[in-house]
Amino acid sequence: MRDADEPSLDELLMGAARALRRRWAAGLGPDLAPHDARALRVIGHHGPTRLGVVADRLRIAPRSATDVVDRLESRGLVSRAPDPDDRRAMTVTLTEMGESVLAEVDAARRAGADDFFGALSEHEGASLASILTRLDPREASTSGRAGR
Amino acid sequence: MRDADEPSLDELLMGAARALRRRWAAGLGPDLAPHDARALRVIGHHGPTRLGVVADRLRIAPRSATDVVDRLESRGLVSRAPDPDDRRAMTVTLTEMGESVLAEVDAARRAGADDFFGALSEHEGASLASILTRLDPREASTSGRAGR
DNA sequence: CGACTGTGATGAGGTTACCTCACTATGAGG
DNA sequence: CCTCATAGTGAGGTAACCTCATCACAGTCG
Repeated sequence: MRDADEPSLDELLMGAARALRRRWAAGLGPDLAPHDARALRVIGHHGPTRLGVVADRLRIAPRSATDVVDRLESRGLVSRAPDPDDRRAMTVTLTEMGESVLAEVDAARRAGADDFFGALSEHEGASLASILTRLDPREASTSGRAGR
Repeated sequence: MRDADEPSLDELLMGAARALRRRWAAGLGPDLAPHDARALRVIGHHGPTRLGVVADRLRIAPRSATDVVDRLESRGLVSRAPDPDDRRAMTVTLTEMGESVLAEVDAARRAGADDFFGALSEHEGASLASILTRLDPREASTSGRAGR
């Protein structure tokens, strides 16, 4: 009985994540794919970013990061520059337009999140944060065992 | 760098969902794409399912559902049958092999979820469930308002 | 009862976001 | 200087989507 009314935790978690993701996608506008927005976020948050780092953060092959950055660059959102520390490497930085777009995206994201989490009391929000923090070990982020 | 900065709720939620998704993908085996597993779940839990319903549940165009079912059928996991109620419609049903694969997938999924949520106390689990339930409006469940 | 409009599935063809492999240029060590 | 590892990219391939057109059937109306 409880199954119908009370799905399991995993379904709840995925459902909530999906709803949130959809909200963001709706707020992105038609010109920016979700993945591009993510790349923009990575770059903007990280400062001058190497292509390889972009690939790593986006969980895609290094070669694919080139394409993503190409697209962003052709739209004037980012620009490439040689890495001063390593002449083979390229760094990517947000242009002014890129910064403004990122600000927009972040604002929409935050607004969506506020709306989404708005139903919760402050106490519930804190609870949720602490529980989720425990769930996601942050797994040394970049390089946990790359199984696959 | 531990949890130096405190990520926002939305990042925590997405991070947890991503970690869980990755865990499932790892448990799926090499022969079954995550999306195929989802389709299998939809069909298995719904009984004889129309192609259009599959498309709707998978959030893809009706035409694409045909391809997904084609692939599943060619692997012997599902079979098509005419819908008795409507002669233009086809229903999809799991074969025995499909059922067994689904059982495997579900078991792995459950095991992964248990492992994932295992860090939580019973109280925390209940808290999380109640909070997430409040977050996900369930959006008229199966069909209602086609957001988008 | 026969034409008209809507719906379910599919054939054909196109797009996109990935991938692997090969190659060049640079860094690091002997 | 020579060798090997590493950062990015060109070339080419694949898989999962999509839209448009087509066919069979359902439901409705004159």
